[in-house]
Amino acid sequence: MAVTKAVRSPASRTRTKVAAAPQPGAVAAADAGPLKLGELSELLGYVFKRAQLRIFEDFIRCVEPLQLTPAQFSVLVLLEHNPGRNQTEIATTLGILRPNFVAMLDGLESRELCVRVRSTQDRRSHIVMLTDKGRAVLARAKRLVATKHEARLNALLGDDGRIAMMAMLEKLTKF
Amino acid sequence: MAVTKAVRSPASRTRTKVAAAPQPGAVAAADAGPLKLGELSELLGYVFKRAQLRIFEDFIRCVEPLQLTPAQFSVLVLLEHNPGRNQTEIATTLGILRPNFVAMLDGLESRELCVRVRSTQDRRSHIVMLTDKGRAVLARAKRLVATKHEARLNALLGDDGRIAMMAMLEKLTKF
DNA sequence: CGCTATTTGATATAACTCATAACAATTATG
DNA sequence: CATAATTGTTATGAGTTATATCAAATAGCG
Repeated sequence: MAVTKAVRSPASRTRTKVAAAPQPGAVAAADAGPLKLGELSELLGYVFKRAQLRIFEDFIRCVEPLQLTPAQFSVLVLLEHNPGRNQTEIATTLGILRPNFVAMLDGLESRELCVRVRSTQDRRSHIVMLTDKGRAVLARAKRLVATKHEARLNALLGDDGRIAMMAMLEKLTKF
Repeated sequence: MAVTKAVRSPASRTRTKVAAAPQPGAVAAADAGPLKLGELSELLGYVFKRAQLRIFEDFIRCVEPLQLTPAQFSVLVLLEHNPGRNQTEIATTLGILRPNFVAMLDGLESRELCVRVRSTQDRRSHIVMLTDKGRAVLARAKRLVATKHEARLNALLGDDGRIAMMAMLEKLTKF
């Protein structure tokens, strides 16, 4: 759907040299003004994607002092709630493929937010656990998310709106 | 937020060799069962992203006989509603950066769905126009989207649900 | 027990998306 | 006219997502 970040106004260059007696076979350019989205503006997926990018953008901005991406944040949250789990379990729960999770964990571990420890029960697995620093950063991140990011979304949608939204999102996720 | 495609159940390997007298400093692995999402399940952005991926997945499947990605579809729709516009205008309206739009147009043009024509008014610009084939493919795509993809979403959300959803998405997009 | 199959973390790699810099041709502007 | 800006393009880099493969370790079974 080609939905990326901003939709800055389309260059709208000032055109003066209009209508110079259109030659046969000439290709006339359209004049200024914003373009029409057509059926895109009613396509749920299109509008949905735009909104999603906007939400993540805001998340990143709100958590910016802690330098955590949404993905990294989700890993830390999962580690906090699931002590003693290994890489594969954490990764697949978040929909991350195991090979891709390696570099991601490397990043978090090099920042001392978590550690890998070989399991004594299954020496293949690495148990991933939060460090104290990781726990502290996560606590601060959660506060930022709650007071800045989620607060803004709540203000936009209203309490009942948010509830309705979450209910619909659940339906969309499980079909 | 680490939200990718599926969330296939996390490997849940059968563990038998449990509790072998936990040594001092031993690292015990947690037992089976699905992991807890913690505050992720209430994080709008997390649930939102999952739903978004699901929607695009369905879009691609519905339009699969025509081999059109959401991004390509959005370009064709825009071309239909905005004849005489150049590459930059089309691209930026969709939030696509001009350099990235080149390869994308190459793809569509090589499939003869659209053509670039030098503007007679500004010989720097390429006017992008749908071909007859492009118009035909787009028409078929729109029918598939309406009767399969959007129909399914409507059935899930209900007519009023869909309206409420679109209204909230608009709010989210413009803050 | 011993052999095979499976699992785990890891590496390499490919495709795709997203972003920036720079360039030639062309046009706008002072 | 000289300089600046715009257009399409190329090159390139970062980031994400996906697959195949590997060594180490474990499971399963005759």
